[in-house]
Amino acid sequence: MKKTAGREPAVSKKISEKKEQIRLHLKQKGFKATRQRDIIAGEFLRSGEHVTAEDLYKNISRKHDDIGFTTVYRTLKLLSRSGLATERVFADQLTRYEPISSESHHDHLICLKCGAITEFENLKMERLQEKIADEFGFHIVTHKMEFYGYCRACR
Amino acid sequence: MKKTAGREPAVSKKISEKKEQIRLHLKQKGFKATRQRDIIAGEFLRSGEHVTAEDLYKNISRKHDDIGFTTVYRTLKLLSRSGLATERVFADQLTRYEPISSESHHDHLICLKCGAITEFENLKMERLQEKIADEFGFHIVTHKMEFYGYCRACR
DNA sequence: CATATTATTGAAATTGAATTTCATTTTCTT
DNA sequence: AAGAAAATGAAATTCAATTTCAATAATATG
Repeated sequence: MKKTAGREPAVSKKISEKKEQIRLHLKQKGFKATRQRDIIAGEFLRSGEHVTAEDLYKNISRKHDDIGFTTVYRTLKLLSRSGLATERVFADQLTRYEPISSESHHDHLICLKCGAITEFENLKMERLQEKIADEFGFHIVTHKMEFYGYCRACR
Repeated sequence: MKKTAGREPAVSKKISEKKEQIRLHLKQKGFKATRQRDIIAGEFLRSGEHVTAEDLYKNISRKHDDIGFTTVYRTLKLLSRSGLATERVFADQLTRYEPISSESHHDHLICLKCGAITEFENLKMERLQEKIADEFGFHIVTHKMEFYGYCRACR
């Protein structure tokens, strides 16, 4: 699952850039820059997407046993409230977090066997959604669309 | 919100029919027919859709203070497991139940202001979903689609 | 640069919905 | 009507999410 431990300049650069971005964003909003938030933000960006607070806490506490669950949890909440992360809840009822990217809203394919979460976006779908909502005089603010089933590997 | 208290022969008939249907279904599956299950099933069918176990319990306990929350909860679970009801979880994280109708799967429009839940189904949407899933080699078992926003009355 | 102010931290406590336990009661079978 | 099996309901438990609070750390200010 994990890549080899060699250098990954492009990826690392991206992460440190994003990390800096987060730091600035938070600063700007009047929050304090702390060692913990730095580590948590970094690890969050590095982690696969769709991590739970618990997941992230476990990852982090391996290297940093002085960072508590509460702080990880609160930092994820903080990032979410600040518009830098998104909370999502799938069928297992756990709250998962995902860094906000510049990309537009996306939806999810969730494998019932291996649990893999694949993202997709589809313009036609967006248009159709708007059209349907219009028919009901409904103004969509956000939506949730998830497909549960079996991925290519598992079916 | 509530209709006048007059006779509603058509609706009542439907409910007692469905109630009988449920009773038979359960019987057939080897469950026992009890006074409580009768009352709960009847009230469940009568209740607006998308009730929580708590909602239903409150309704029922007004008239039947000997029926406990646990039994309401277990009956809803039982109906769900038996394919006579569906569980759904929306953004508020509460589990809601809905009687199964013969109609096909439907999706939901949820008003962020008044909380109204409107159902819809759309064939084009279903087809598009299949098409998208196919592109990923994904086999859809079930899906979830919810629009959050403002209904005609609230916007 | 010392210190006051204010936010953050982390352990532990709390919450609240969901679920389970268990002694008692009810239903169904024979 | 008696026994076996299932259902009931109050209370207990679970578990993720959230809050509390005393201690600590970061920033602002003199």
